Amino acid sequence: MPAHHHDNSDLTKNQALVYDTLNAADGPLSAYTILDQLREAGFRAPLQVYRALERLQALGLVHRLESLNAFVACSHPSCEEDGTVAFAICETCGRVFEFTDAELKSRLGAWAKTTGFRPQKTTIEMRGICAECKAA
Amino acid sequence: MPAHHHDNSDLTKNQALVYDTLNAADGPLSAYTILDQLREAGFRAPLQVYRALERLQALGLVHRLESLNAFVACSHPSCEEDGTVAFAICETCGRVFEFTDAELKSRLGAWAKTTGFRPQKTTIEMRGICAECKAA
DNA sequence: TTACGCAATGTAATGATATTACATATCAAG
DNA sequence: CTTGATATGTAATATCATTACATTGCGTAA
Ligand SMILES: [Zn+2]
Ligand SMILES: [Zn+2]
Ligand SMILES: [Zn+2]
Ligand SMILES: [Zn+2]
Repeated sequence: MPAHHHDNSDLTKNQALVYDTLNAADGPLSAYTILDQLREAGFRAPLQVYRALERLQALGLVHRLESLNAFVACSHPSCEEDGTVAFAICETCGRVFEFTDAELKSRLGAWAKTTGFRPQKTTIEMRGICAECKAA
Repeated sequence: MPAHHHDNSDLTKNQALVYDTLNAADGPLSAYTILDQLREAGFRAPLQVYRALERLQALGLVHRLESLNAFVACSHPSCEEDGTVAFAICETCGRVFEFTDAELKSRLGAWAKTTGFRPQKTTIEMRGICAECKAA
């Protein structure tokens, strides 16, 4: 198995709890929502959540949605560390669609190259209405 | 002059004060930083800033940087309402580079079309190191 | 002119998100 | 066992944003 793949066995107790919570959810969760869902499991403070999220993001298992201040489990087994990934977020049902596009990544890379900018983390988020909600 | 162009004369007193503050800054400002800079001008509460920012964003004169929870004046005379604009944000000097790319916009539009997603607002933000800071 | 309607503004309180600081626990290497 | 690195616990605080309600300013219809 490639080194960038991880399962729950790599995670500490708190990290696994947070990861499982995000995986069980049908949409993004705020840190405080995660905290509330894990109170019975012994969580008491925001920092426990934020620390776990930090590690999970570094592993590519979880993404932060900047426009929502919320977190979502990666749709793939795990995103590459530098992977430029994009999200479509439905304002109506709250679902998140994660996708990648080589051309998208390449265009941003091209702009960076011509300007000398060295990108470290890229955020691409589309807010709108998903097909299902549009039909309804 | 096209209807989507605006100058200070279209703005109320508070809106103009906030807009001038952002234009005078050399980087993005948080709402509370703007508030502090406008206390002498009579500002007392965050809501005064947020209300002005809301209007300025609607006019395309100001952009919100989601990954910073901060605001910056548009680099152009004014961005189109639906314009898909991208930002490169230097982690070192804090400067923000605003740009557009038709192909970028087109790729996102293509994904939306094939999936039936109707985008309403798109965020593209690259965090990294600008050419000048890289050299230094 | 006066009365009304509407947009903008003022003010206080509260809610939501995130970090700092410091103490304690766990565990593997030496 | 001692040490160092990583993870965790807890409290306090910092930062960002909204809700609720009162007031003001101004154009317009009666
Ligand atoms: Zn992913
Ligand atoms: Zn939907
Ligand atoms: Zn712009
Ligand atoms: Zn720089």
